[in-house]
Amino acid sequence: MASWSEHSVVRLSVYRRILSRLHEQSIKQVYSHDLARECRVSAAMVRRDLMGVDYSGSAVRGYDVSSLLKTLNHLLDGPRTQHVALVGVGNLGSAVLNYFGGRRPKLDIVAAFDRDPAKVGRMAYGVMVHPITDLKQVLHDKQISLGIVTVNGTEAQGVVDQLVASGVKGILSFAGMPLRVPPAVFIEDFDLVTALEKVAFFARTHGQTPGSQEQ
Amino acid sequence: MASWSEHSVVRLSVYRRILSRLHEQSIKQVYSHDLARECRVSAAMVRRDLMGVDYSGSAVRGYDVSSLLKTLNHLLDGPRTQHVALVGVGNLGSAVLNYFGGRRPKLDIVAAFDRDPAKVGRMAYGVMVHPITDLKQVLHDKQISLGIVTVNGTEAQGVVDQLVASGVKGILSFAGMPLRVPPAVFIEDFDLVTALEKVAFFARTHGQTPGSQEQ
DNA sequence: TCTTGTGAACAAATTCACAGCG
DNA sequence: CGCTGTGAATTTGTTCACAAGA
Repeated sequence: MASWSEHSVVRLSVYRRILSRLHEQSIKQVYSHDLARECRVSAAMVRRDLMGVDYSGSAVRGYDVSSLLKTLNHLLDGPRTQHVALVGVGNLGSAVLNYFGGRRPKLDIVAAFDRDPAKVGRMAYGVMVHPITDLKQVLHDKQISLGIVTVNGTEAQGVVDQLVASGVKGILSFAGMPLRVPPAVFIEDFDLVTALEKVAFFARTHGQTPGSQEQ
Repeated sequence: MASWSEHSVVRLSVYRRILSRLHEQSIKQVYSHDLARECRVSAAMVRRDLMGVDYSGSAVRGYDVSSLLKTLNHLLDGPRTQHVALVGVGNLGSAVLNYFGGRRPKLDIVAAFDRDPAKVGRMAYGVMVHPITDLKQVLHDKQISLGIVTVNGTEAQGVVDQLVASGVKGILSFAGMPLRVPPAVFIEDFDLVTALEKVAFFARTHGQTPGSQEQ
């Protein structure tokens, strides 16, 4: 119930991954502090996150792995598979296609795009590469609602504009710069350079993170 | 002064990138709301972030691009180049090497590691690939203080343990799971699957982010 | 009339601490 | 006991709103 914060959704995704592993190991139940230990958050945080989910643990046995997993699957996956397009089949784009393939059944990368004629018309890691000029058509045909942008800087804004114009509702961008989208579209930026700069900064100045110690 | 939050350091890194671009375009000064517009943050946030930096703008001309840039460079880069090792020269590792090369002069990826004998002994995007058994030696010889982990799940914890044992102070991890490090080591996790799940979730449930509208 | 810089207000995220329960 | 669930307190992060300057 209520409304989810970005942070809590990310953590729920992490809990789910851990629960999957426990499930594979035939572990039947888990305490909040077990989950906490696995993912560098506090036990209270875990319980708080799970509060909002339509699920209750037992004070004596903790949380039941398989039913909690089912609840999180329901929440995070939503009712039906969401189709994803990836734009920019360069080095990074290929890595994403390869890495992602089949990892989440309800998130399916169903088309890739590139402007390099040498790349279009082939399959890349199981996904057809289309010319970027077909973007709108293919997105419509395949009912794609999410985009991954792995083109560089200057081209990225144009790509995002096209994605938005084609009805995409969420974008994961690896362009090294913030991109402009209308407020109804969710965008998440990840930039390698910024991420490494952050690590470098805190490695240098602390050796003790602002927020990195738990138990 | 004071102590920096992770969020503010990330934003400062973004400001720096924007300032670099402005500098290249020979734009001499910039107002807080200009920076804000470029990166989906409020103008007050920009001013607040810059408050803590040893720099003052002018109420009439705003911020001087080149001197602010210099200040941010000083803060974010630190006194000397930090050396980085990358572990896992697979698809994603290669993409990182290729993408990163030379982008930040003060952050230098000086060695790569892989356990596949077919990969070691070659250069990958300008970086020598060493056998993972040489990790400790090479890290010591090259005075490496940062690590990027691009190996998968199960191997990742072992790699991180070795990095930590070899004196690394900061890690950027792409392993799909949280990893255990001592509190003196800063670790940043990025997981593609979680990132896309987050985008998918908010694309589905809102169309309006919890915290995505500014001006 | 524009800014910047900033105290004060506010909001969000996290932890504390404990009731309640088997 | 040791656990969950949760109000209350706290800490962290962001915006408001305005004084002061040119």
